[in-house]
Amino acid sequence: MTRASAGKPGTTIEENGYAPGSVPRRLLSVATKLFAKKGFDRTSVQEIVEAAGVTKGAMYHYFGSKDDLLYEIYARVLREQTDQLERLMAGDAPLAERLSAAASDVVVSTIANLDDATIFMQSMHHLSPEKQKSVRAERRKYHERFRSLIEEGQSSGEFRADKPADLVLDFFFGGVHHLGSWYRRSGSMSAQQVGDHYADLLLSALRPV
Amino acid sequence: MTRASAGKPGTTIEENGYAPGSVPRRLLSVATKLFAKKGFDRTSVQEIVEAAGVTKGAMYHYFGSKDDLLYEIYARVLREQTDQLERLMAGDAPLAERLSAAASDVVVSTIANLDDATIFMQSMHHLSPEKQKSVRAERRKYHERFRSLIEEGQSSGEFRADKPADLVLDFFFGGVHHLGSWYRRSGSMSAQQVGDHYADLLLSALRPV
Amino acid sequence: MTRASAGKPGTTIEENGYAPGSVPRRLLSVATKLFAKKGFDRTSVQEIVEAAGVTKGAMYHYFGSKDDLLYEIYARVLREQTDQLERLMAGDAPLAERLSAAASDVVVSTIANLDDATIFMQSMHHLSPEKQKSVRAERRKYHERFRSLIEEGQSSGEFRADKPADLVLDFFFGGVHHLGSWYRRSGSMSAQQVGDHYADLLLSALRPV
Amino acid sequence: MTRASAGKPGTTIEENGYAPGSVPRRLLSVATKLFAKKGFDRTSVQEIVEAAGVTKGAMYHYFGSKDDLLYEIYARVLREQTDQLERLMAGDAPLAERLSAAASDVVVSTIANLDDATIFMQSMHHLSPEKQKSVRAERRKYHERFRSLIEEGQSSGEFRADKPADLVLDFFFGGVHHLGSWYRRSGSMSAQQVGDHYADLLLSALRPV
DNA sequence: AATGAATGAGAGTTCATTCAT
DNA sequence: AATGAATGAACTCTCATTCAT
Repeated sequence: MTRASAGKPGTTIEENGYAPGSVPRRLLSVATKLFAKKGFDRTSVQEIVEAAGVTKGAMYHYFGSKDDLLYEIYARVLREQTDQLERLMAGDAPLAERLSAAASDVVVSTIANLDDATIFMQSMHHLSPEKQKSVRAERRKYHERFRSLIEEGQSSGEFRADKPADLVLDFFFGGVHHLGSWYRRSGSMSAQQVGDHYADLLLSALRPV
Repeated sequence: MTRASAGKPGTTIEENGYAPGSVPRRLLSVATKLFAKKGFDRTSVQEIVEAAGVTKGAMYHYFGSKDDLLYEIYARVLREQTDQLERLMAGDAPLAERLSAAASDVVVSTIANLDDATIFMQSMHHLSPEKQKSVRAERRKYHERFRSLIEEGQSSGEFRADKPADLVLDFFFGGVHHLGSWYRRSGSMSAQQVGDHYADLLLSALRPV
Repeated sequence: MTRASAGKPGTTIEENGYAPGSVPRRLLSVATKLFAKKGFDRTSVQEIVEAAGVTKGAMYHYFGSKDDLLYEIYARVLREQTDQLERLMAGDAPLAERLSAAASDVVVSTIANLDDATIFMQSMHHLSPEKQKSVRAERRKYHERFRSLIEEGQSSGEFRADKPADLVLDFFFGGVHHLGSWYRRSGSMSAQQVGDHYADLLLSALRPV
Repeated sequence: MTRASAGKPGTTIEENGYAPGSVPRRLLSVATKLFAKKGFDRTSVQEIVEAAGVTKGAMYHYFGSKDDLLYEIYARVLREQTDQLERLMAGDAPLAERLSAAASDVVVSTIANLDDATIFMQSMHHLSPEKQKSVRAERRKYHERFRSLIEEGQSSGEFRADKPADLVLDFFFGGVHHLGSWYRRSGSMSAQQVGDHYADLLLSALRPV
């Protein structure tokens, strides 16, 4: 073994710092499902630990509080979204194509993690003020990266410039966050189809008149 | 009846059935504010009655439960939205104008009642299943009325028909529901300006290519 | 009824604000016994309410917290001690007699309320910082009133002046607070006998050499 | 043996059986501080081990339980006090001098170990009944040794005999135990000065009238 | 119409201790 | 000698609701 993991040999460490199938991972996973389904306040710690098959003590060994559990869910979502956007923006395809790909991708990944998206919108107030601040800051950075794409097109004349980029983006993200309210996996449209439609709607809105 | 009596002097009973300034009205009003600010579960009955300057007994005299209070808030919002849409659709202006007016209006009235909108999105869980069903049914009727406007234009060729009307509408309403997350009254845009932009975005999305 | 009680007629209000035999009085009474016997931390709210024959909810209806219950016990003790000292100091008997009476009295009343005395010494840290401050301030006033008697005698030459009055007093009060550790009602000495001995010990200590 | 080895170089095992600086010694030392400052119940095992820089497992390796830690603290105090009293009584100085030296010494050593004294008074409850019994028995032996000095003087007529020796002693020890409530190292009196005053107060109380 | 004392179930959290390693 | 994950019982406190008045 050269340098793989500093901890116990044989332990694979995932991105979020917890081994797959481990107790904290199971807790995060069931908590995500339950928070999305019933809301944070209506989900008791008792329910979470029962669903994860552990005891309360075990949960409090890994997470300082119920709020902490929620924060970890937020942290993972933010990390993944930011990484993905970074990746898509970096290409050298034409601007409209990069924006379209980013828009389509955010829809597809939102649908792939609808529980996370549901929690994201509904549970901000349950985080402590400091954590809210940190989440909002990360979120703003994401928004601004996206906006810079639009502004680039507005400057070059490729996109219409008579609408504030922020307003267009907030409109678009509203649509994305709303997906949880209507999209059903079992419905007639695939996530990719919805993504393509949404990306097209965003670009229509930016098409010069 | 030509016009809803908005503040007609001498009227003691308002649309929602409670005299203005009366105990139940005060309760509904403070409950709306508190639910929007702290969430339904985080707001205790004690806080509500204290803010309204009455006692618990008084509250339970008028409302069967805390959930009831929430339901009344939903009921009023739904009633008002439906009435307003009905009024706007009824005109004989050209289709695009009527749709644009409806779109713009829903934005303006959402901004005028941001607390209601916030509660609407976040608190469905807390209603009893039957009440949820009733709210959803009313909501669906609203959505369908709006959709019929779009489909009319798609049939006539005035709007592009290669995008499902439902998808376009859900996209649009996502934007509307998201207003509470970013719109600030103290910002640089008036509610009417935002409404006009949003209506324009909707119509851009429907413009034939 | 001319002016007796502003509340419900027929209700007798005691010094501490609660009717005798009422729920809050019963709670205070059993809490005093239990805190003295087992210590504050080792006494659970559950035990208190069971011993008082009420439910937890009832307790939290009257007292904001377990700490509050403790504070009320302190408040009563302080009030009674101060009142009693005031009464004894006011007389016009010779100084030594007044001091002796006060010393003897504090012993007798400490023995009469041994539980209160036990709690007093052991449970200060369980009060909130602000309440600790308030208790200490009241206590200091008591101490100072007592000290002024001694200093008066030291100035006049009636008592020896080569020992700090504070030190003598702290020594004496140490003995008083220690009563709970050894005095048994069933023993051979009455409270009055102990009080007389203690007063005599204090005066011996002050007798000029 | 002429004198206890206080810091004799080359000695690795101290009186209480643990090498200085060793893990168990560090644990006893921080536990003493914490118990005195916050009380036994308010101090968690977690805090103790963190302050000592070890883990829980290490603590449970050396001490059977949290209570054990407390008992060891008691045991050391008792051993030292008893040894010291034995030493002082053994001399051939006149009775009054020996009593005075013992009284003064107990004050000085109490002040030197105020944390121990604080714990001693407040934490008896927390020992198991058997350990309480053992502590009390040891304590009684100490008290009786002290009392024998007084009774010796009462028999010989050197001390007044009209006050029970027990009562005088309990009065005195009350003063000693109370030291923690008022004595401040930074104050104007040295420990030795307070010891001399207290010894004098005790002897004044025993002086024949 | 309105009070407020009382209920009872359940919430989140803490903690001393154990045990496989 | 030492680790740290896991337990399970107990803890304080909250709250929507009821009911006699």
